[in-house]
Amino acid sequence: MTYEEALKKLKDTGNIISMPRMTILKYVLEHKTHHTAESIYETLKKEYPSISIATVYNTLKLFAKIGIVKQLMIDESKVYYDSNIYPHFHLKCTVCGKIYDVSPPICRELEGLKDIEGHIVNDAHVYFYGVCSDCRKNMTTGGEDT
Amino acid sequence: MTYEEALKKLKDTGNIISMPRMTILKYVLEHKTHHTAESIYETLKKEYPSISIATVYNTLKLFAKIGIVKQLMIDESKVYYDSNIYPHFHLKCTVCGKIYDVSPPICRELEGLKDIEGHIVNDAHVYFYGVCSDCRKNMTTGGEDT
DNA sequence: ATGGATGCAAATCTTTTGCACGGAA
DNA sequence: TTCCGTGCAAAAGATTTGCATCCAT
Repeated sequence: MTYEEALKKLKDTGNIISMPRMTILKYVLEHKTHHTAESIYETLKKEYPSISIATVYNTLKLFAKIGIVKQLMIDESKVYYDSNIYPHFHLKCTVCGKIYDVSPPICRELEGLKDIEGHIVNDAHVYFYGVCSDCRKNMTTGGEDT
Repeated sequence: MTYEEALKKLKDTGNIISMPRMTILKYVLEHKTHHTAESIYETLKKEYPSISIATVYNTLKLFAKIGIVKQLMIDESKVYYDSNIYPHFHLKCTVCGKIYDVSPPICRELEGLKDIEGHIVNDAHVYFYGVCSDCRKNMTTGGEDT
């Protein structure tokens, strides 16, 4: 989604275009990784010292509600936000903690599921847990010299 | 998993078999739905007034670590625990909030995924969000009489 | 006997909310 | 002008932790 499309969506859903909203929107669209409200707050504070953590939380929640970003519940203790709304899934490395975008072929099948056992499906969240290619490499290297 | 198998797993992983652990284990194995630490605590307190909420949290976390139960991060604010470790997924109704077990055919394919784009996959969590068959029915009924 | 587990309370962490003020439509 | 949004601080909720005591091995 582009900045302009997102602004339009904000307007169309009856929301005001404010300075914090523009700033947060611009930031997440230009940094398509996985952010927490806290990390966004810490980054933006440098150029926008008056911004409030509460506004960041509320804004991200609003963005999620109107479909500008997606919430990731991949971590048991905090919510991550992803501005990449193109269908893809996530893998969290249980060694280093990094979150990766992944798009296995099965992705498309899941996206197509609209009904399961009589329930309407509107959204599917898929989270993989394992060992990322980097950590995998290090494990191998570590085991060699004994 | 049976009670006996779970006890064996506790022993094999070097953990003590204590009263709270036996009580919580028995409870979750006999009630294969989706519990929070809080809900288990509230229930068990009646027959076991001295049990502590901290113990419930710690015990469930231990059970999850050794594979006796699975953590569900289907809700953005709290963790649910599931003692049904047989491969299946979950659907949360965004109308009534209920969590359902579902087993679409795609389930098996996902369980078989061991490698994605070079990353090792050890576990896959799939959460569906939508409208359950009950709420779906009520919506239809509600719309008819106008 | 002895080290890990429990129970309590306090602490921590994430997220939300109340309220007076300020800014967008 | 008129709400809605913001910023601050305080509150709320979930989960963890410190510590003295207790209990399983």
